[in-house]
This record gives sequence, structure tokens and C-alpha cells, in this order.
Amino acid sequence: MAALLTILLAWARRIGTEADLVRYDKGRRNATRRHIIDVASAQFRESGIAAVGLAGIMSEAGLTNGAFYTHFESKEDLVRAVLLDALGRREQRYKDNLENGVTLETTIRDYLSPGHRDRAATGCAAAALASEIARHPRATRDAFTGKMSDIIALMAAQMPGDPAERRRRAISVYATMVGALQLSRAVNDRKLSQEILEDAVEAALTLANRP
Amino acid sequence: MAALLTILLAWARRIGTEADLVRYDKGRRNATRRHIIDVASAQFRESGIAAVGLAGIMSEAGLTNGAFYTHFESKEDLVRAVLLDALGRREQRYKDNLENGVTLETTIRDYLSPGHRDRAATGCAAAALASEIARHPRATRDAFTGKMSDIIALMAAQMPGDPAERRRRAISVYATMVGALQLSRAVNDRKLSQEILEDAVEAALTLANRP
DNA sequence: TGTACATCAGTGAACGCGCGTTCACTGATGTAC
DNA sequence: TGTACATCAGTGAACGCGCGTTCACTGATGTAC
Repeated sequence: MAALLTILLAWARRIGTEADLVRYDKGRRNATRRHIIDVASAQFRESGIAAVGLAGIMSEAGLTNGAFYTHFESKEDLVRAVLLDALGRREQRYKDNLENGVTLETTIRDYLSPGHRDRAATGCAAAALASEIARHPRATRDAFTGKMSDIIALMAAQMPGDPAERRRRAISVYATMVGALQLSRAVNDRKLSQEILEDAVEAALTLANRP
Repeated sequence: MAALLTILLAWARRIGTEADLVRYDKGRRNATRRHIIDVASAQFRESGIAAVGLAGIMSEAGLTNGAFYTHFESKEDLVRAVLLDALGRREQRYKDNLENGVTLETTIRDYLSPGHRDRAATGCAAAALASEIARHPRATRDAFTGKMSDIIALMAAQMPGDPAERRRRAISVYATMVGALQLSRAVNDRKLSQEILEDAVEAALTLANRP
């Protein structure tokens, strides 16, 4: 009975001082989580989600298998975190571009460049993973949908016309960019690949500025 | 020695009458192979290549595991066959469209329709698998590249301008179609998905006919 | 015409392997008193 | 100040499972003579 009372008292004390539940600085934990996301993000974009295993991610991150589940609920949870992070970074970049006066044309040319085509691991997650995302659970697709909408809104801000017209332009430009980048990667012919990128730049500029 | 002679004679005879090496009608064997390709083609487009197993394909085809290797050298060999078949059928359809006077606008509207979006298993293999194909071996990407080029050439035939100009139009229209279909599938918002399809139709028509 | 044999498509169990996930544990870091 | 204890991030082995592939085999279908 006395033991029970002690436990209850300890419990009550804890509720009263929730702050000290976090006794270690969050720095280390967050840094590890970030590191796992970074490693997974590159591997997913490089090789696809289904083709990448958790063991490979954890070992590249310098950790053992078991530690994964102290940071994520499941592989799907990691996928969601990776999408939010990768697309969030791209969103931030476009936000910076907007503030710094970087033109939409530059953004389009960067996206449809040989460099972006050849470095999928650090490239656009939508282009690398769109067809796979379509087969993932609702929560994952929600994350993708939200971030993609934000990116489209940012591109729309750099286009002419009223809001509805801008949005229409941005959606079609984005679709062209994603499709062309994927085709340029899938094709096994350097000349055709280059052609796809160049034609898509021209097309995206046309779509962005059409009357 | 007599035995050896008999074997050699039998062997020589076989070379002379190669025709009777095929003693069963090819019908059955070809039909089985076709059936495996059909089942795999639908499963790959629906769920992705990496996510689909051979056991599942063979059991849906009404066969056992082992029979697979009497028809294909490996899973990769099947992937190649599926790509050639699925894109070949689409090529044939566009050839028929061209002969029957079906307009390019109809082709574009069919491609960017809710029906196509919702039935990936029977839809365009490029849209369903492009990002995965980019990570497959050379032979697989060769198959994709060849068929994709044929499809682009057929679309170009229905566009205005000189050959080079037609080709440029076709490439950009195709990229827009593939990208938009994928995004409309990945997105988890019916309204946005519909918007993507509609805006892409308008964009593809613009690109096809721009001055 | 009958029989021994070759070849066929397909069977079904097994191979080693890597998958996502679980769990008892360790050693370091903090708190309580 | 010292010590017992709680909690932390991470370890490392194991779980059941499905993967692509192999292989000895079967029964049906044909050929040879």
C-alpha cells in the first residue's frame, strides 16, 4: 500500500513538472532524425521507395537497425517525413528566388538542365517519386499534395494574368517540367534526352507567357 | 563406338530437318507467354515493377512458380517484354487513329481523362513506369526508348510545321501529357486532380498548335 | 500398327537472401534527496 | 556531495515473410522404326 502511494506521488509530481520530462537537450535527437531523413531522402530519390531498405538507410546513417523505430513509427512514416522535407526545401528555394528576383525562366532552365537530370538524389522529389506516391496511403499522398500545391502557388506568383489564370499556367508548366525530366532520365539516348530537355524549356516558357 | 555413331547420326539428322524440332504447335506456348505478359503488364502498371512479385503474377496467370523460367530468362526479361508489348499496343492504337482520321485533340483528351487516370492497369506504361524505368538496365531502357520514339513520331505526324518543328511539338506535348497524368494520380484531392487534367489538355493543345 | 523413346510445358518444393519490425539489453546522462 | 534510480538514444540479434531463382520431376504429346 505504501509502495503504491509512492508510485502515485511520483506520477503526480511528474505531471506537475512536465518540462523536465525532456532532460536531454533535443539537439542530439533532432540531429539524428534529420540525418536519417537526409540519407533516406537521397536514397529514395536515387533508387525509388520500394527498392530501398531500412537496413541500408540506417547503416549509411551510421546507426543500427533498431534505432530506426525510436525516430519513426514505420517506413511509411519516414516516407512522409522525406516528402515533406524534400518538397519543403524546394518550396523554400522558390520562395528565395521570388524574393531575390530570380526569374521564372532561370528556375525553368535550372529544373530542365542536364545537371538536374543526372543528379536525381538531390533533385525534385515529385519527378523522382510521383508514380510511386500515387500508390501510397492517404497520409503520404496528403503530404505530397499539400507541398505540391504550395510550390505551384509560388510559381504562379511569377506569372502574368489574374490569379485563376496564373494558377492554370503554373499547373501546366509544372506538369511539363515533371514529365520532361522523367522522360529525359528514362530514355537511353543522350541526344534524345537533351532534345526533351530543350523542347520542354521552350514549351514551359510558351505556356508561362502565352496570351 | 557403335553407340557414339548412332548419337552422331541422330544429331546430323536433326540438323538436316530443323523444322521438326518444333513438334508441338507453337500455339499453346505462345498463348501462355502472352497470358503471363498480359497479367504482368497490368500488375506492373497498377503497382509498380519493384512492388510486384513473380509468384503473384504466375498464380494470377493460373500457373506455378517454376513455369516462369520456361518463358523468360529473368524478371528483367519480362519487364522488357511488357514494355515492348504495352507501348507497342499504344503505338498501334495511334497508328489506327491516324488512319481513321481521329484527331490529335481526341487523342489528347482521351489520354488526359479521368478514365485513364483511374485505370492505370490498362493505361500508358510510360506514365505508370517512367521513373522506375530510369533505374533499370540498358536493355530495358533501350526497349522503352525505341517504342517511345515511335509514339512521338506518330504524334508528330498529326502536327503542323516542317518535320523538325513537328517533332519538337510532339516531344513537348508528350512530356506534358505524361507529367500531368502522373500528378493527377499522385494528388489526393479530386478537385486539384481534375484541374491538372483540364489545364494540361489546354496546354497540350496550345503546344501542338502554337505558331 | 505397336512400342520404345525424346521432347515438351508445366509442377511444386526448396535455395539463400533481404525485407520491415520487435525486443531485451546497454551505457550515458540526467534527477532526487 | 554522494548515491540510488529513472530515462534516454541506440545496440544487435531475432522474428516471420516474400522475394527471384533453381531443379528434380511428371504426364502429355509427339517421333522413329
